[in-house]
Amino acid sequence: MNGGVMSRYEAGRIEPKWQEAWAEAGLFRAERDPSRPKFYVLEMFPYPSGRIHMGHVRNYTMGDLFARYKAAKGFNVLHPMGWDAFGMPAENAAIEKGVPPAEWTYHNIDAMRAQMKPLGLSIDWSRELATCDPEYYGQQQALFLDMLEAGLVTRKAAVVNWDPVDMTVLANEQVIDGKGWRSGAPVERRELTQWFFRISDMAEELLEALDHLAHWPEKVRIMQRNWIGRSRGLQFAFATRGAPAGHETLEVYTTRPDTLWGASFAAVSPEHPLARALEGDPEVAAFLAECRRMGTSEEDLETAEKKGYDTGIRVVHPFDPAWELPVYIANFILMDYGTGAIFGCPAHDQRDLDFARKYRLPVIDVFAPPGSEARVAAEAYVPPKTETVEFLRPVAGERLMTGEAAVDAAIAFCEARGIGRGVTRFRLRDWGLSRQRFWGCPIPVVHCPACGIVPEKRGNLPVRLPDDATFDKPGNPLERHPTWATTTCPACGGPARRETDTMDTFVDSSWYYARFTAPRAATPTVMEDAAYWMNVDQYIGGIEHAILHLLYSRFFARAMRITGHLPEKAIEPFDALFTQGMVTHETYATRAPDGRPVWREPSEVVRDAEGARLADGTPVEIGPSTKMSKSKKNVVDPDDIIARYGADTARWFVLSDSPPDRDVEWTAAGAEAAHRHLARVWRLAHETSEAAEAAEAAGGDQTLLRATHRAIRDVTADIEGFAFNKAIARLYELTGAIGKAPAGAPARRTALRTLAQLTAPMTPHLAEEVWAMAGGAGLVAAARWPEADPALLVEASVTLPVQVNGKRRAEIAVPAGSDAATIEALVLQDPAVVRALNGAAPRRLVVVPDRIVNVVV
RNA sequence: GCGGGUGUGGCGGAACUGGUAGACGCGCCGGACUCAAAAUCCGGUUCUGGCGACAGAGUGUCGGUUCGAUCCCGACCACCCGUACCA
Repeated sequence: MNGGVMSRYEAGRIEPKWQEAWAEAGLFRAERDPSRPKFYVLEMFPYPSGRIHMGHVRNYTMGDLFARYKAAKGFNVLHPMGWDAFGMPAENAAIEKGVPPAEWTYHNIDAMRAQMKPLGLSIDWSRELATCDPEYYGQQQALFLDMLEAGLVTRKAAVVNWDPVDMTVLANEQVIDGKGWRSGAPVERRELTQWFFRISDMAEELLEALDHLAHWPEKVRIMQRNWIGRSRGLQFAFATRGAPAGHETLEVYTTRPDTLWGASFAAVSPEHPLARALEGDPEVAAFLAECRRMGTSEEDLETAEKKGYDTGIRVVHPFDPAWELPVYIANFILMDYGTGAIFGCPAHDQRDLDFARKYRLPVIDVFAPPGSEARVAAEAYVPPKTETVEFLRPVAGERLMTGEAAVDAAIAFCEARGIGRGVTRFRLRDWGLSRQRFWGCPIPVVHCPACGIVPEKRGNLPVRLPDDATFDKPGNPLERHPTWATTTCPACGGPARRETDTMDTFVDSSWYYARFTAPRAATPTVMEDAAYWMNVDQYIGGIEHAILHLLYSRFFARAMRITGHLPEKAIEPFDALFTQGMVTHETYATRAPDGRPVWREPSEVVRDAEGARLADGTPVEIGPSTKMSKSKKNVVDPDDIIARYGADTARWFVLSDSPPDRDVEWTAAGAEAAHRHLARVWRLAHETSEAAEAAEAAGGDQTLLRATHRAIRDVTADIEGFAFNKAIARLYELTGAIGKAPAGAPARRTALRTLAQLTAPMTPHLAEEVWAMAGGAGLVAAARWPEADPALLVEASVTLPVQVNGKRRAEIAVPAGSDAATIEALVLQDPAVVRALNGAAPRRLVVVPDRIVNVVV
């Protein structure tokens, strides 16, 4: 260094300096100010696993870009950060390493905050919260009690995975091939009484409101719509023959009553009361036991081999008293959907057909493609309900009908004859929130032998987790804690026991966005703050949360409106949603002597044109680029990247290489290139700041000015449209234009200041440096966003491609706005066109002014 | 299994949602500067054939609609996300 004056781009010096300047100016502190329009930017908060990864860098860089852009546009921006801090990994750490979950979690939070701060994010850290703070979960308990009082909570039975050796409930993730992940014992399905949020009562509203979420991705709305799954169908009772007392009828629900003539069997879920009533039979008991060994997930149920047990019971077909159908217990019938019992129509349902083939049941065609002689054989005929088909055995209506019309006709026909009634049902089930785990928000109720279930007194909140739980045995530490559950009944004062279940961690993340508007309040929210800051104007996170987290949040916002914690306008808490892609990396492996892959970290691998090797020359196999994960070691530590290149390079790279909603592959070459570009920008600003004032070139000045204003227009549009990769392409062009322009130093400095403004949301530290070198006043982070001058954007002439038979053969330059006749005349003189026509007249001439010409010969 | 998505040069991607396929970046090739190297700068780069003007092919596969299709329609293939106790 010569006398401390930098002569090259040194991110390590620049970045801390500007972060300090921003902090000193208090730029990111959000204060309620009704005189200014607000903008609330939120990224899905992280789970404090211990280290941030590139996926976090990408997520928070995108949010930061938007927050800084909106601030420059004059908005009062709220951009907070917190920690989704409850969950299983902390308990696993306690079991494996003996560290208390709270200690592990807060240590991780400290580490991740320390990694995040050097990124220079425009976050209001004064609002930071963690869901495991008693200050947070105590308010969550208050919300729960309000919801209980408002009738939004209920108790009922639910099926869980039970590990019979560890005597504990397992998450789906903890079940590997049907066995407990620690005990290795075959897992059983078991019913427990659990707490539920009554989200299914709101199914209709949650469905309808999706239509108004104009700034949500269509795919997310479709996924939610399908998940809620409204269906119109017929519910009716079969009369049974040979069933136990109390089961004289069997209630079924079907969305295809128009296929009733194709019925060949009835089936009930293994959890259905009728199945239970038969359990005295050893064969039934054995079959049910087999069913209980299946997983609880829908995927397990649907992909498992379809099996049934013929109960010997018969039901009478509702249209024909002489026609009896066998009743099976079948492993693929869900107790949670409909009535837990169905009738099977093999011809028009693939599952039913597989089942019918297996148990040699008849296959009766009800409809077929119009005019077709084809009948169902290997595959069921299941056309969309909107398609017209020919009914061979209609329940009611015409021969040619759509499925929809046939269903309506069949329902009307059945209702008129007293066979059941048309009902609307939803696939959406109530939200079971009970977890038999320690590291979660305690459910604030008490079980009293005299009074039953009693809500805890508000004054006793928060019901805190104990800090002396033990993790040496499997099961819920709260349940076996010597004193924690022992309490007195809030109603009668007698001895009682606390609820030892804690809440699903999805509860924690269903209202944190509201808490950020008043994170230290003694109530869950403060109405003035919520009214000002809500809704979240831009929410950003992964597509993996498209259904559960977002649906639960939509439910919670409604519940908080009902219980007086949010204003009416906040029932849809996220005005705009953006789902970003993952950060992936190639995987590297060497081979162990037994041939198994040994995963290698990117930092161990030397990459060249030939392939990849370890430092000692061992050849390395290059695998496909996948989501960065610890198990495959294909992770790049943000700390290393920041230490080597600086935060701006990391930010620039994760924004530049792929569209934000797609996966981006991290490559060392890409990071290198990003850094080279930033160094070039710095150099350009440095050289220009030292250039002589006298250098003038009037024509070059104007060209550069026009290029600058095109960049303002394009970058602004690209940011608004979440096309950050395109915005960056335009910024590369502007940088190139400044570098090459035969323009004077003042004009170049003007262009550089605009470049600084346009890059400030992406590379905020470098932007400050460039801004300062180019003579900008104050901080660029506090400067207003530039506006493009329309007069500098108009183009005098356009180049029209000329196609012959749809293939480009020539181009002509014409004044912008030329009419079709003018263009036509020019085109017919073009040598390429003359050659193609070969003296003949064109068969057709398509002229789209300012766009294209197509000559058809 | 079911629901949703993605697929374009050697690579990441762009194309105003029917109008010049390949912007911008990486990589590669050539050149300048240098004793040399690094850094930097300039030029080229979809593939095939041709010295060349040019011709042909080309957006996962197969088929269709259109003056014109990466874009619309039908059938399929591969991969990714979710599937209610991973977060």
